[in-house]
Amino acid sequence: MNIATDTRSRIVAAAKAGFHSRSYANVGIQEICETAGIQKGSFYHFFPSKRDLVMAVIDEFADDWATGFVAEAFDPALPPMERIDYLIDAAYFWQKSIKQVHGRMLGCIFGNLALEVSTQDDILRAKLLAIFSAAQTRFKDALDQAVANGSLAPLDSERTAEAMLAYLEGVILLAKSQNDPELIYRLGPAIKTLRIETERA
Amino acid sequence: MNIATDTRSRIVAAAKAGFHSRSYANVGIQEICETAGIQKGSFYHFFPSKRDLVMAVIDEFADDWATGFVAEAFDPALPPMERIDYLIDAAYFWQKSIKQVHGRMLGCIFGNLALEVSTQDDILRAKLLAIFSAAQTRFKDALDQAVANGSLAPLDSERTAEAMLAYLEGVILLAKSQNDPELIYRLGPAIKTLRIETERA
DNA sequence: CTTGCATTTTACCGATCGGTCAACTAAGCT
DNA sequence: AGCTTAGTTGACCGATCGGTAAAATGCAAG
Repeated sequence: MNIATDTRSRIVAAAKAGFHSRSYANVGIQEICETAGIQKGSFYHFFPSKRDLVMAVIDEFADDWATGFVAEAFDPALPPMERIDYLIDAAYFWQKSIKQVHGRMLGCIFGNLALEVSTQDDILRAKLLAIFSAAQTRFKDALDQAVANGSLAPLDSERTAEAMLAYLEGVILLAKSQNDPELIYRLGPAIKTLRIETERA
Repeated sequence: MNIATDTRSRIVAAAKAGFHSRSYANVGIQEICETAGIQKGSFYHFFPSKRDLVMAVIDEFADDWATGFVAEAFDPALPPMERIDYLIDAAYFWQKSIKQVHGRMLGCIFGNLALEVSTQDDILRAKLLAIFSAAQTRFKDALDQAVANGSLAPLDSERTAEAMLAYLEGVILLAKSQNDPELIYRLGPAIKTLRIETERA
């Protein structure tokens, strides 16, 4: 790994921490540069604008998410409905560990950014939407397989998956506003009670 | 109504629109003053700080909420579970009308602010928490009454109410990130499928 | 040894940030 | 009339914002 890449990744790492723990607007380039131990001019060598930085930050978080605990949670070897339990558990433990380290529950970076920027920047909004859409697909696949193997009564898997994603984001929102990851533990499992029936023609 | 009160209320009105349509950090005092048609010094005659302004803004939104469509939705004359349907409808029509006027779905100001500020200001967080708590109580009362009149199987009404609030916030979050109030229409009714059973001793 | 390119440093830009201050106006009370 | 006080104005504060440009550095291939 060459030096250039290292500087760039230190910038992104600093921005990930900053944007997650506060917000996009509240963390300036200068602060990111200080955290990363570089000069501002060096930042603009790698990123044409702050917006391009947050794009990279979203990409990295999405990558962490897709290859980390979510990949484990949605392990095809697990029974489909257990994957959903597993995902809730993972969200709970993740937020809990963040709070232990950081003193705060930081919530879901995608939800945080979505509410902050989606009225102001359609391209960012679209990027976040794609991530939500991918998450929804994970839920849908699990639901479809559960229906297929008879462990779940038939339903509108597309919409139920969307509802489950909404519920997860809502639970994390509420937990963040209580600064208490235990709320995820208490409310999370109810995600499986959500059902949207197939529309009758 | 004297002139002073009018200036103050114009400030708050400008701030409500600004904070709702963009965010707390992205709307400056100067812009609010321009919108309200006053000078900055005049602003600081009424509010010691921007934080005090957002407090007043939250109070006014909470008031609108408590005396407006939410009061109608949770009309005790309605069958309890219908109140929940009514609230979802109200949220849908409200967001839809905002989009028609403004071109954007702005979402729930309390959810927006909660995610933006709750890691940075515990007093604001507590204020928002109190609003969520009041909303939760509305749900809980409806659930308790539905259980009492036999239209709903017994459950943990406290937690189910919390889950319903989380779901509502999550649905609005997702709808905002799609800039599409129809998502509330599609997913909202599933709120009644949420159930958290009473803990067995 | 030199040329060339990527990287980094330093200094700087205009604009805006939240907030302060003193001067001024206007209305109400005595 | 005189005094007080709420309201208002406009100029100003230091700090920070996102972003720019040019010079300096390091490194690698020819």
